[in-house]
Amino acid sequence: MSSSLSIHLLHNSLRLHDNPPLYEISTSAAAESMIPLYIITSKSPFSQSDEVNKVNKSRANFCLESLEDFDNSLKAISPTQRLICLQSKDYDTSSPDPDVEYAETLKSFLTQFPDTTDVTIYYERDTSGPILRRWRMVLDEVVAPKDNVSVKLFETNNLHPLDNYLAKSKGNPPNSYGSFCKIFNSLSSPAPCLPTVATLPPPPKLIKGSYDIPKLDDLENVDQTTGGKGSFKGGETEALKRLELTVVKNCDWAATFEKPKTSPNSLNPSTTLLSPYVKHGCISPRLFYHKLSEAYEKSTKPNSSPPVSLHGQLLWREYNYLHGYATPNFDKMVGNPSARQIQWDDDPALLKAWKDAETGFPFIDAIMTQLKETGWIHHLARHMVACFLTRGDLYLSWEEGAKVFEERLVDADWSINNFNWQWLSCTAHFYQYFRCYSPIAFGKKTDPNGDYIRKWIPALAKMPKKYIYEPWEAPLAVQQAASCIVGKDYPNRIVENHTTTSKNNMSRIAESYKLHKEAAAAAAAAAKSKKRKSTSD
DNA sequence: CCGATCGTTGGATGG
DNA sequence: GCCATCCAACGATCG
Repeated sequence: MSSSLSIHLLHNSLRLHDNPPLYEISTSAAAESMIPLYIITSKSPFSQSDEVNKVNKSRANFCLESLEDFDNSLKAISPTQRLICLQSKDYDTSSPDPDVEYAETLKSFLTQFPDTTDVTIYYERDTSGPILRRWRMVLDEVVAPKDNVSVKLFETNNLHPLDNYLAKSKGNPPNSYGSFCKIFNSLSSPAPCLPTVATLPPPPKLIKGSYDIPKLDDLENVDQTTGGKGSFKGGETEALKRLELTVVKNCDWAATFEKPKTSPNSLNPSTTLLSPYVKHGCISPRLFYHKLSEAYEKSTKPNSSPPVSLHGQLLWREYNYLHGYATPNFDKMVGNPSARQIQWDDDPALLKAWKDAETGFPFIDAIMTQLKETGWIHHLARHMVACFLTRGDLYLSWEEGAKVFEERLVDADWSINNFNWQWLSCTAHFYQYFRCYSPIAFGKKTDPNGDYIRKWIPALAKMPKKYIYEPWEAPLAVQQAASCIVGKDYPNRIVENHTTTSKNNMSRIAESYKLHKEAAAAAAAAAKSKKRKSTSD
């Protein structure tokens, strides 16, 4: 008996709203001979949270924790068992090359269906470096060698296919956000969202539970705070709740949102907190975009605009993805044509102090503590600690900082993370290195009392307002009264003097820029002479 | 070629 | 508290 096989290869959470591959596969699954298989791969603690696992497992007849399990269970698969949920760990260090292993596993999986005449892989493309690499491995190792395997690719992880932007800019991504916005505005509105996938194949008998498809009108208020560990619930249901709360029900707030007016150190985050859900595919960026448009329409207040508006935030995402897609070695300095080559210091002890929230600068340490404990910090807080690690104070490589964020941020997104580290370190896109964040002054603007510091660093809770950002300035008697002796209850500064250090670092950046300019000029001259030579030949 | 201008979100100071 | 102004070690773009 011959049949066709459809595979939904998914690297994120399985969402039901605006999910083109799932929509297409589920609407075409009527064909008797078709065996739809949903294969989920996901590395993040966030999307492997209990919530997501629960939802995904309820839709699967197999939920495998590793590629080894997957392999071992192949023999158990039969055409009547229709849904498969595979959760693999992208950063499984025990495998020499998880991407090769992944492709090999998929290939051997297909051999279990020798009678299939056609295999179609449905895939929502993600251009993030590591995910793109894995996908290319699948194309090379699984799709290309087989005549009966084809691909249905959906470019819906972004508002438009990234190549559509590039086509408008002669193949090179625009190097300012403003130029990118012009390109975006010259395109038609992002494609409308697809209907919710409400009819999945029936659950196999061996699985308990039912398909819990979230409905917008079921929603209740959700806690917006990130008060502690585990306060992010994974999954699409939670994402839709947050969208409903922050955008649909609160359209005036959404329509007048201005990012710079939000605070890096308010105790209750002043942004939507939807980034983890966008990143993990729990919510479609197109759904987010169009819901925002509706909120703008509905609100009677004057709407804010890019770059500061909420639409503007989604456009920043597009812009960052575009650079991540078009730039070789985007996550590195060496071999990255848009990155200034800077001789960063290498000091593991300083890096560790930054990572472990032991720099002796309360604002830095509070931010790094919030990151460690909740997985989320405000965008401007990211600026603050990124500047401090790189050009501002420690003069360590932005690549090291990016790795820590990648590991710890619940919304860590390869394109956005690397773009921002390059920006903050004055490596690319932003070059005004004389604009430097002060670990003492910056936080005071929005939190003069230091409540944010008191919350995340209990040792400093009783430090008087006057010294909360620079406790080393407090006289010993004051430190004693606050039960916080600097050097004993709270670390000494790892940078003696921010002002002189940052000034010195500026001259180091200037030196690197000078070398860059000379190298660029030499390269241009060489290219010119080569061209002259070739035309004269 | 030059100068003006602008670039998501700096700091210090003074009104 | 809010705003304007200056500071000033930048670079891409545009007229």
